[in-house]
Amino acid sequence: MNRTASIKDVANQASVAVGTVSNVLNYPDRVSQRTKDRVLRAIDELGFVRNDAARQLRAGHSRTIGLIVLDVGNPFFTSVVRAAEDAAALQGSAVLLGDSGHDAGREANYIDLFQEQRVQGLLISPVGDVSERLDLLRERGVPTVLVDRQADESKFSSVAVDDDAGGYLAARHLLDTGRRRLAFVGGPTSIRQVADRLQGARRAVDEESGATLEVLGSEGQTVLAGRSVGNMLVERGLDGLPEGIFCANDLLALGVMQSLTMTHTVRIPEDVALIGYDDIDFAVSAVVPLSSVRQPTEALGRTAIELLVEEVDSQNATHRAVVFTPELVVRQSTAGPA
Amino acid sequence: MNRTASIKDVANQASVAVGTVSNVLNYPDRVSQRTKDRVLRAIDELGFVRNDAARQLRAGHSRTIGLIVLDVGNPFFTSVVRAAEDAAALQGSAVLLGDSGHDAGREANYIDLFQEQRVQGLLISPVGDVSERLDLLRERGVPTVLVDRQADESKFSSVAVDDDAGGYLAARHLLDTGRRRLAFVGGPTSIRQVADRLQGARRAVDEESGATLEVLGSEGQTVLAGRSVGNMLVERGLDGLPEGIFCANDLLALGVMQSLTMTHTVRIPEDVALIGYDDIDFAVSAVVPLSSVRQPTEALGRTAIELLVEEVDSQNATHRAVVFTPELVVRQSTAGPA
DNA sequence: TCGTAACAATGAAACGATTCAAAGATTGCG
DNA sequence: CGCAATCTTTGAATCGTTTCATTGTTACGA
Repeated sequence: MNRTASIKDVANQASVAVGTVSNVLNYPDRVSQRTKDRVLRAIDELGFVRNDAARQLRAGHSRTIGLIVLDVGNPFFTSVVRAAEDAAALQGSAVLLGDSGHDAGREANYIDLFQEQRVQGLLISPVGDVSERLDLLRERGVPTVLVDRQADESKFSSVAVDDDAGGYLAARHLLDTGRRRLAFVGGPTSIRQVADRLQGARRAVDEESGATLEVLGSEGQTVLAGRSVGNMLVERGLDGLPEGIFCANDLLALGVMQSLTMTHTVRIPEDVALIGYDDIDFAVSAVVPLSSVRQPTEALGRTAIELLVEEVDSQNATHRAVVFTPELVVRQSTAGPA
Repeated sequence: MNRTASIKDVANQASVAVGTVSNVLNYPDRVSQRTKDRVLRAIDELGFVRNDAARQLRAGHSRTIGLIVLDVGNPFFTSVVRAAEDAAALQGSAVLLGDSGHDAGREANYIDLFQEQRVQGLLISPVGDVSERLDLLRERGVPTVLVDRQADESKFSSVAVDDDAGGYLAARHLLDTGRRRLAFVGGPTSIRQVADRLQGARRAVDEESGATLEVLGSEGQTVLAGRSVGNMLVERGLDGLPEGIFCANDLLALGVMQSLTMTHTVRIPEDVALIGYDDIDFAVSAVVPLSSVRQPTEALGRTAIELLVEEVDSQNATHRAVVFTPELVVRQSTAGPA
């Protein structure tokens, strides 16, 4: 088992200096065609592959950006990740992905790991409050951008989506299509996104005289949680139902939809209008195509990278907080009453 | 902006030799308590973080394993990835993830990238045929394990699931519950998994006198593709329907289910039994809980890592091909006829 | 033919951690 | 007190690349 060839082996094989091989690799224009050919042939013969560790060591930093998300299973984050990867690739960096799973310990592990890797910077969707862990990063001078979380601009740059506005959009749409008695499904409200979306919805309802908003707590934002809320609603009978239901995310909405349609007594949207949040792929292909609120995930991921690059390039410590506005996607589940 | 502290800075601060600092980090027992305290304090004061690039350079290899999958969006792979990460973590390695998206070019990029990173080995679910790209890896001596693909044991180790057996299981179950006229939904058959599952199903049908198998091609394995197949079936009317439908994956099955149930004329499982493949999370929470064939994804991921570690440790070139058997998961969608 | 500019190639130094032979300190025992 | 055995600490060498000041070559106009 012969160890992998180094740049020195290539230099020997091609009878040139190591610096020349390096130039062939990094500044081909500086090298004459003749030598270049010889070197390239040697590289081929020896199956030489650059050692990235040595490059990094010399360069003092990697060509890597760390990204820590709360849950890779969540389509919202999957989409942000994809966009960030593409944006990073465009400017020659790769993304290292970490999944904290809402766990502060795992988050801390990834922060340490990424620091050892000397990432150029960090994108992070932090667990809980923006804490001392992050302040430490600031002190260390690790450029950091918060994702899906607004931050004090004096401390960090951030990209986020206005969940209050999203909640308002959803409720406003239900009101605009003539529904008055509304319900919000989601919980626990200790999750910021849930709280903000509810707050926005409440704002819209308060604007409209005669409109009411009932809050139906759920245990998490899953299809099953939605189903149990839906079953509870079915038991009320047709008269007890709200006219419009806004769910804190699409999974909940799909669950509610299943419960309601399974009985074949409640019709969507004729009896009840239903709207979700996130516009996941399954929303289009639900039994009744689901209206939703789309978050500009691609823009989020791309902008996060851009802000990070800004921080890396300019040393001055001015940060920017970018807030995106979500977008209403109307489908059959909230079509006007027949 | 003061650059990050190195082990030398720590040594100065603590008035010891660099070797001592290294020992504190790697062999704490070799160092006296007094010095250890001093060094640790210095590390803390300077905010020292190990430079992984330098470690790797010295060590000659990383503590990283490369994993290239065909599609991270696919729950099957997500699950394999998770299991592999856990197994790798247990023995002190991290997993670098690459998504080829069924594209040979991207696959090649990741292979190169991972070689530059000097990964300990590679787990790969290869695009198309096991090709010269992989032979090159063998020549270079990069330990490699194929995932979800059986391979010539003289060349590679591999872990796979027996898709033929899975197809057999599904069809056998439909037959066992009294269905005779069966249909297979999936395509194109150029995808090995699809072809194997179909072949297994055919085998079961051939065993049973009087049973028939109709093949309904689909364009891909998505919910929408399933919906269009479903719509086509609905148009045939109740009498024209098969008694049991086996879909090449759960997404297809969910699409078919939606088309059939939307009309409220076809009942599942009374009129038609429906079974999918993969047992994704959505299968449980479908309108009618979906029977499926579960693949032992955790075992796949874990075993892949184990085989890789075997290859890394023992230099001898004996490979192993492990094939797992899938498992039937019966739910309401194939309950016995009323 | 000479001088000089432009171009090519050279190779030692540096990056930061780990290793290991060797030196130094400490302990216990006769 | 002297010696050996054990425990600590030292620091130079090493990994593979990139950088850059320096040297060597070539080409061209005067």
